[in-house]
Amino acid sequence: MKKILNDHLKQQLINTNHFNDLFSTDMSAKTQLLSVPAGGYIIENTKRPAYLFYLVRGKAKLYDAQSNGKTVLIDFFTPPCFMGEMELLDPDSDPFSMQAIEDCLLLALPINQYQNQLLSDTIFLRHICLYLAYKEARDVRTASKNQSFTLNQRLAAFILLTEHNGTYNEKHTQVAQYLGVSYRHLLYVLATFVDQGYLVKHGRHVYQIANREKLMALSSEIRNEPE
Amino acid sequence: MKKILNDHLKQQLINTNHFNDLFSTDMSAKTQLLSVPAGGYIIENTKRPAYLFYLVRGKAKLYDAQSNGKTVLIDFFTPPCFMGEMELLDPDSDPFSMQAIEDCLLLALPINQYQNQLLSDTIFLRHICLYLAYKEARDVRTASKNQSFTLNQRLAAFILLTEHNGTYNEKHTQVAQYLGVSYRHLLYVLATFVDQGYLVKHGRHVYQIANREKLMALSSEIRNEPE
DNA sequence: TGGTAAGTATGAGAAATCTCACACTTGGAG
DNA sequence: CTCCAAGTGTGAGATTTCTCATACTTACCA
Repeated sequence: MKKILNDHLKQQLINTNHFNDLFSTDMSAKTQLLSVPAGGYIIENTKRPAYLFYLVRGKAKLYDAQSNGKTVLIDFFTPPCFMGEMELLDPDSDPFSMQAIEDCLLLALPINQYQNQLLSDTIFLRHICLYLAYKEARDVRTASKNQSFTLNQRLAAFILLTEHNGTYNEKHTQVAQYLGVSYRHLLYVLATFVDQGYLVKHGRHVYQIANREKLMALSSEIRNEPE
Repeated sequence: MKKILNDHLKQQLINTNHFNDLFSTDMSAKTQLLSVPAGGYIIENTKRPAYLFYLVRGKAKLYDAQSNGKTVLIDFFTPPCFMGEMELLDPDSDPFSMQAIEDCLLLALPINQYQNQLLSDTIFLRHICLYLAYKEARDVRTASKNQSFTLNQRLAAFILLTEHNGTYNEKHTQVAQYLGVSYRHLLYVLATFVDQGYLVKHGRHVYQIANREKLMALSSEIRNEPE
């Protein structure tokens, strides 16, 4: 996690993402611009984050650290979205891990300095409420819909979601769990993708996207609202 | 939807559900106690609800009314939980339907009178935020887990969730959609439940629970956290 | 009063997915 | 250096679920 000291870029990102509309007062001066490289941690396991984040560029994934030491994929985040709002709202909530998939740019507000101010800012609280309410509504609808798609389609969407520079590189065991299918079947479908030339395997872990159009076609039905 | 003029009961429900803790001022006098019979509508399609509800007894289900006239099952609610908070937060949000599965008791605050007050009450807003954040976290985890269960298990859980006085009586078409399986397969599994004596069919639409223990055993793995 | 749409119902074959069994690789921990 | 856990990889048969075809019933509308 690196601080970017480029006020022009910071101000530009604040403007294009209407960041100041989220608060009752201008928070520009108090906001830092942070960058996290692909693979880096935005929020580390068991460590309470020091900031409230607003993701403005990049992709990230959320893990849950189970008590038995295993980590489970929970969710994915794309801009614009809050991160760490749970920690801000409930200091007793269990911590989790947020890892960058691509290089991420984040607008960040130091929690310990501004927590009281934020929790007393009705404009901010209303925005968080709306954000959470819409996220919830979207997720519930998506979850129910997703069940009706075949692994072919969901995996295609998943690869496009987690891909970075044309490279897919997630742990099969975790993905199988996240997508709710057996490890065996995930490998099987992945193999058919290679067979059909959608992916090319490089070594043991890395897959290169070879036919993005086809993957998009497979996953397209998932996103679209048919009626 | 009937107003219950029983101040003693109202006060008791307010106390046991810590309703007043949700606000910065005592809302008891402004709160109404409403009841909706099983099958009745708490929020009707296309009609903006007049209240912010807090469900304290009963069960309810949420529908989405599609533009093509179809209705789709979205989610289920059990006490204690808010209802209509989306409408309170965003007057432009699309309306939906909330229908009682069992007789429901609701603490209700008239929106048009208290909207401004509620949206300026940071205690209330923080509670809504926490409620939404935890609901979201729970739903995302559950959704991912659910995929790995067989329809046997999910249907057993679903029947117990939507059952009313030992009677299961949901539309197969909607349930199939909600559970993400084909109509054919739902009917097939339902038939095996009857075969095995878990359910008894009464007429064309109604199923009676005949072996609740077995259904609970089937669904038990869904709720429990194994680790 | 007839027609049409939606819901219910069932059969049979096909496809998707799972379970189990086994083998190999890799990265730490001791 | 060795062992062990976790991850990867593959085969084969079993189970779950889907698709399609086909009927019958019910409610409602013209």
